Amino acid sequence: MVPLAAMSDLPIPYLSAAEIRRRFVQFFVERGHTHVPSASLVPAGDQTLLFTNSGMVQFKDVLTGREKRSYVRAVDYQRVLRVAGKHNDFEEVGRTTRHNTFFEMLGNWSFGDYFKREAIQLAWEFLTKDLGIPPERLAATTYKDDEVARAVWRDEIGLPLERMAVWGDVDAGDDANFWRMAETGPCGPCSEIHFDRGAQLSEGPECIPDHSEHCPRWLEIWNLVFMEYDQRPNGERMPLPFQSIDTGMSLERLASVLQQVPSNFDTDLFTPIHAAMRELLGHDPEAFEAERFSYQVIADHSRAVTFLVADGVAPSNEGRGYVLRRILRRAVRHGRLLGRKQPFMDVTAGVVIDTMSDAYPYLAERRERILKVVRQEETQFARTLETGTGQFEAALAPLTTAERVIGRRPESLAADAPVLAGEVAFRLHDTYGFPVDLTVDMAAEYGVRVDRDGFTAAMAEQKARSRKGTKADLARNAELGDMYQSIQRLVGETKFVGYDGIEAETRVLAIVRDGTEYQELTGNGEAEVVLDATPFYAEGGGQVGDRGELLEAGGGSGLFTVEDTQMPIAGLFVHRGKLHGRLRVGETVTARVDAERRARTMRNHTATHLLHRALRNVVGPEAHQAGSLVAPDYLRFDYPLERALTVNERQAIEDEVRRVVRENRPVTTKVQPMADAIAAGADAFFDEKYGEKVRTVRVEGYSLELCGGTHCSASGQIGGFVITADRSIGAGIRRIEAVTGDGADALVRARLTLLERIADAVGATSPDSIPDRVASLQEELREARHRLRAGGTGLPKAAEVAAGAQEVAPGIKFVAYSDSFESPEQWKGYVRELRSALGNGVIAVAMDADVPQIFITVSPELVARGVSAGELVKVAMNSMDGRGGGRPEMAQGMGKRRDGIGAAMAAIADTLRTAGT
RNA sequence: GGGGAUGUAGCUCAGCUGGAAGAGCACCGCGUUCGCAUCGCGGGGGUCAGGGGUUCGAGUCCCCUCAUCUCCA
Repeated sequence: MVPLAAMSDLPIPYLSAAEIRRRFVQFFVERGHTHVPSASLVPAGDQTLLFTNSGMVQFKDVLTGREKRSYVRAVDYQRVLRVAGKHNDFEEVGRTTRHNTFFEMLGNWSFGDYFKREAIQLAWEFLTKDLGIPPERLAATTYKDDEVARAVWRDEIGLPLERMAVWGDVDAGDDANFWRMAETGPCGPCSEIHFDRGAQLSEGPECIPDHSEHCPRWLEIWNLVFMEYDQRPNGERMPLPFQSIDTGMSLERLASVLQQVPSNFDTDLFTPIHAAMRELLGHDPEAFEAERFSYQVIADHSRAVTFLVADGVAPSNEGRGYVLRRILRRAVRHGRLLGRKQPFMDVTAGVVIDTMSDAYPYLAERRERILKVVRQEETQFARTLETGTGQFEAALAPLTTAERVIGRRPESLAADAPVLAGEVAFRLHDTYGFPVDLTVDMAAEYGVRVDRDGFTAAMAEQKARSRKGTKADLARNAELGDMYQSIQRLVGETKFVGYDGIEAETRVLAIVRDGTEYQELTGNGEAEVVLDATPFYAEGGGQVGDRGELLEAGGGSGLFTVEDTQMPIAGLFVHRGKLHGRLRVGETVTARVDAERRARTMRNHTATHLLHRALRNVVGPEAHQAGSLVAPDYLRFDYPLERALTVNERQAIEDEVRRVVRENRPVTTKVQPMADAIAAGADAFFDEKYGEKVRTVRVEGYSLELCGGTHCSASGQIGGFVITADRSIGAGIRRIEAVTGDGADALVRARLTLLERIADAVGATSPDSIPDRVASLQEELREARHRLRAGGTGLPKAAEVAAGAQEVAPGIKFVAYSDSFESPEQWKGYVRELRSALGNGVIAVAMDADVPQIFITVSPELVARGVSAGELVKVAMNSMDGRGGGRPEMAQGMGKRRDGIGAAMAAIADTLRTAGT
């Protein structure tokens, strides 16, 4: 080893992060690599992955050989997000200095081109020559038996043995230095390059790169993966048909080395964010150091939030949106710890946009939207905290009456302080989203301790409950995934022949039922079928999967009803549905798509493209596609917009689409290189894979989009187009729904019929006169209600009726009254009037209608003497053949015999008479 | 995917153990005032999220659906 004194004499030239990024790309481009743009944090076409968490995500299919690109060498800086995983518990971010949720991965790639030797040499050259890092401060690791890589380091680079380490033994369960994409598939050993930050930082006598990643002396900066094996399901590792290089180097770490600062958080990628925050808080550098943890959390999370929103993720309570929400809220929480109660995330997000826009121009383009979403979510969280505070205070009330002492810390509480139950703290967190640490802090200010253990226990219970609900599903999905993988390995890609026709003679390649493959299957029931070639479109690009039939070869009798077509893994079409008959692997069948359904779907798909174009023409280019559904009966189109469409805009969009339909423009498709498609002006909104061939759909002279779906051959086939809804589906995202063709016709007809029925019902002579007619009816109704309320209903004065009460027993006055009241309201209202007019006594009022009812009240004095309205109703119901009940003061009953009212009243009087004596 | 909470007037919310739907703000009218603010009086506005059920009777109890909030996966 070079002695420490000598080491600090070896200068490292300072480079800004932007410069490092630029030099990295340039270095590899000069050496024959194609610069590939950073892919979205939301992986395209991969449901198994929440976020792009490594550089290889966008090259997955290239590495397995499924996808071919025009280049065999690539270089990129890939934005990645890691919110979970072995090194990165989200809650720990900011506490340690080497990990971030969001970071940039510098990578160079070889797909079947150069391998270990060149990869190592290129890396070494870049680090030592181009960046000027002294070779004496670098060390390398290799996999246990990778003698090839070890020899390159030792003999060609000339690395001294004491700065080489050998780790990993995948078969013994130690997968260090061995990289796998998944349980099966491409894999291989790696070689890591570590930077020596100085012997004075060493935690032990061992001066080798630290496997555990804890020793502050060694910092892993670059991982070179040599992909050379194919891991088979049976445990065998076979050589791959071609070998690849996949390297990853954290820009943040490299910057910390070149800027000679103690951690990622001290590089120029973070310091501007710290500075902005310090300014908001009025902190000097000392205060910053004291609060470093919170500052780091805020800076890290501001970056993650900014990029996530820029990539189209919206805060929500599930999936990706939920992760975004948690990240943002954790940052806000740390802002409050620093004493910042007002919103601040839009400021820090603004700084991120400013500092990163050179490398990621789309950040600047989406600036307004990013800041708006951040602001909105921050105020939403403020609301959550507010309702949570109310709940918190209610929970605290029974525990203490102590005055609040602002700033009292949980540590300084007396041993006998009252304790808030863990379940209560959990309920605040679970139901009202009130963070526990906030509960703990606030409780401390009131002199109350929180039972943290109880909280943790309740949380564990909730986790167990959740897992139980999903475990089976997840396990099943994983199993199915493996099964489809192995089927595909055997049968290869399904040939899709559905663009040109809807029927094909083809061969059955696999049959699956309940996750098991069969050579032959007989009888009725659910099953899945894989074909050699298929005219069935598999769900994708928003378009639903085709339905149809599999028939005996030559179009004979039906064997299998296809209810849905899916592509569970890229390139494998799976026909799901019901078997009726016998199906054998190897057998030839006729596959016939439901033509009518396909035609409807095609109309909706082409219409979706027209809608997209028209929407952007009318509203502006920012209203681009953010998701869509193309089904046979309707289409759905999501787009970002902060407001509802005006009536005029909506009509203008409809008009434009209908005009293009009438113009009957030809619709053509073309498979061409991505670059050509972009050059031709194709709208590419998703992070499409920058692969060689893409399919474009052109509506002549109107729109051009990347799309794999099935389309009409001319816009006129769409027939009709009606927008049925434009509504909000979340913060800043709206959804248009529309129908086309016969669906539009049916809608128009249904609406017209409805209008006629309404006209009929309200007595209007034509649909045109409905508004006038309804207005006059409402006026009549208003007047009628008025009259009703004003009285004048022909009922005798309550006081007079009350005056005629008979004293059926000593001290028991009884009023019986029967009438055909206009409404239940009038009936009950009259009872109320009688009650106040009579005072002490019993009142029975009958509603003399087809369904007769009786209402009885007994004054409290008589209730005390044992008279019960409930009992009286039961007596009355005997005469009316009905049922009833209630409380002693008040009861009602409903009968069947209208003519029994008189007898019922008499029976009540009798009962009172006997009761009173 | 699994829990918890909420859904009552345009807005913010009351509505106890089932017994004729309320308040404040906002809105309209009249009055007070030189005018404004204020205040007083009057008025309009509710499928009590939707659908089933229990009950003589449901905003209130039970079940289902939907939406929003929230936690977990």
